[in-house]
Amino acid sequence: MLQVLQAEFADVTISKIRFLEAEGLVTPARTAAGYRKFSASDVERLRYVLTAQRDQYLPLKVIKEHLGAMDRGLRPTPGGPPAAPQAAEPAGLPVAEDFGADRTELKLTREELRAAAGIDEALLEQLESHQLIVARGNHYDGDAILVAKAAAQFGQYGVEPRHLRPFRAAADREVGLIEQVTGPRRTERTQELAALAVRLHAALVRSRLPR
Amino acid sequence: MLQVLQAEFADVTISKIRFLEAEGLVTPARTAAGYRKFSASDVERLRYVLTAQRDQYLPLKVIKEHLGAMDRGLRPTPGGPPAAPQAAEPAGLPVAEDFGADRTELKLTREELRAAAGIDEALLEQLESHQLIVARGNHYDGDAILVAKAAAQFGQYGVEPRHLRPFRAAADREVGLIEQVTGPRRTERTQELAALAVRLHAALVRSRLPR
DNA sequence: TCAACCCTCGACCAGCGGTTGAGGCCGCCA
DNA sequence: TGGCGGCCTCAACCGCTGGTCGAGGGTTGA
Repeated sequence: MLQVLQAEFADVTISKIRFLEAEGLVTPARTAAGYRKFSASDVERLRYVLTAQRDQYLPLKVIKEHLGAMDRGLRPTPGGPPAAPQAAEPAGLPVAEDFGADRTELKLTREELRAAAGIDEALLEQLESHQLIVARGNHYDGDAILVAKAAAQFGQYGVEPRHLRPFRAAADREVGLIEQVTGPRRTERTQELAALAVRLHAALVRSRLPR
Repeated sequence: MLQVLQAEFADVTISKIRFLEAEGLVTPARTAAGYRKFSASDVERLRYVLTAQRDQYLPLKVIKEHLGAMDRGLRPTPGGPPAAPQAAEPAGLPVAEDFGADRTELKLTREELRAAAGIDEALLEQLESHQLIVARGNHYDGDAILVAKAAAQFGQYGVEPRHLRPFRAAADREVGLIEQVTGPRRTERTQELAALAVRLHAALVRSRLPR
C-alpha cells in the first residue's frame, strides 16, 4: 500500500506522510481497520507538496495555504500564492506519476501547451516530428506538458529531441507489453501495470548508474 | 548609522545583520576602529536578502547563491532568483526521485535479497540470466530489491523475466545517454538527469496508454 | 570622564521538519 | 492458532536554521 507511493517518489517515508497528515496537508481516507488509504488525488496532493518544498523552498505552512486556496477553487501558480481563476494555465500543477489522474482529459491548444511547458515553437515542432508528442485531433493532453518540460530540461544539458527517440521507442514497447496483458482498453489494471513498468524502469536506471 | 537601515526595514536588528555578515551574505567595510560601514550597495544587498526572505520564503543558503550568481554578472531579477545565462525553466528545475539515496550502498547477500523482495531462487536466477539484476562482487544493492519486487509483481500478471529484457535495454540506453552528457562519474548532475529520464519515461508511457 | 554606542565571541533559544521507539492492533499464511 | 510483518498512535527526541543575549571590552563625543 505504501510501497506504491514509495516507489513513485523515493524520498517519502511513512513517518513523513504521517507528519504531513498531522499538519493537515493531506487527509487520506481510512479503511475500517484504521489504515490509511491514498486516493489518486491524495497522491496528487502529496506530489504538489513535495515539489513545492523541493523546488520552491516553500515552508509547509505556506504550501498548506496554497492547497487550501486550491480547494476553494483557485488555481495554483508556479511561484507565489494562488491566483484567482484564470483561463487555462495548468502549469505548475503537480507533475504526477499518477496513472489514474484526469490530466489525460485536459484539452490544450498548441499555444496553451507551449505556454504551460514554457517551450518555443521550434522545440515543439521537433518533439512532434520525433513523435515524442502527438496531438489527438488538434489538442494535446496534460502528459504532453510533462513530456515537453522534460525535453526542455534535457535541452539545457544539450540533449536534443532526436536523442530522446529511444525513450519513445521504449515507452511504445512497454505499452505494447501492457496491452498484451490487459487488452486494448484502459482499465485499472492497465494503470497498475503502467505504474509497475515505470517503477521497474526507475529501479533499473538507478541500478545501472555509475557508482 | 544603523538607524538608517532600521528606518527602512522595520524588522532588521543589529544582531541580525551581524548574523547575516557571519553567514557571508553581506560584507560591509570597516572603519579604522572596526565599526561596520554600510555602503549604498550593502544596503541594496540587504534589501534583496530581506525581501527574498519575506516574500519568497527563501532560505539564506539559496539567497546567498543568488547573490553570488548576481555578483558573477548574471541578471538581477526584481523579486526573483537571478536568471541563468540562457532561458531556464522557471521553477521545478532539478528533480530527484532520490537518485542519491544510499539504497545503493546496501550490501545484501543473495539470501537477503530474496527475503527482502520475497522472490524464490528460480526467479532470481532468471532475472540474473537476463541481467535485470546483476551482482556486484557477490553482493546486491537496494535497487536489486526494487527490481525484484517489480518483476515479481509482473509475474502475477503472467509477465516473465524474459519479457522484461527490453526494460533492461532501455535503461542501458538511457544511462549511456546520461554518461555522454555528464561523463562516467556519478555526480549530482548524473542524478538529476537520471531523475529527468525517469520522468520523461513515465510521461511517455502514460501518454501512450490506451484511452 | 562618562554615557551611549559599537565591537567579538560563545552560549542559548524557538520553530520547523521530521525520526525513533514503545506499545498495540490487523491480517495473512503455515 | 500463533507467529510475523506491516500498519496504527502518541510522545519523546533530534538536527538544522535563523537568529538573540550577555559578558567583556574598545570608541566617540559632549
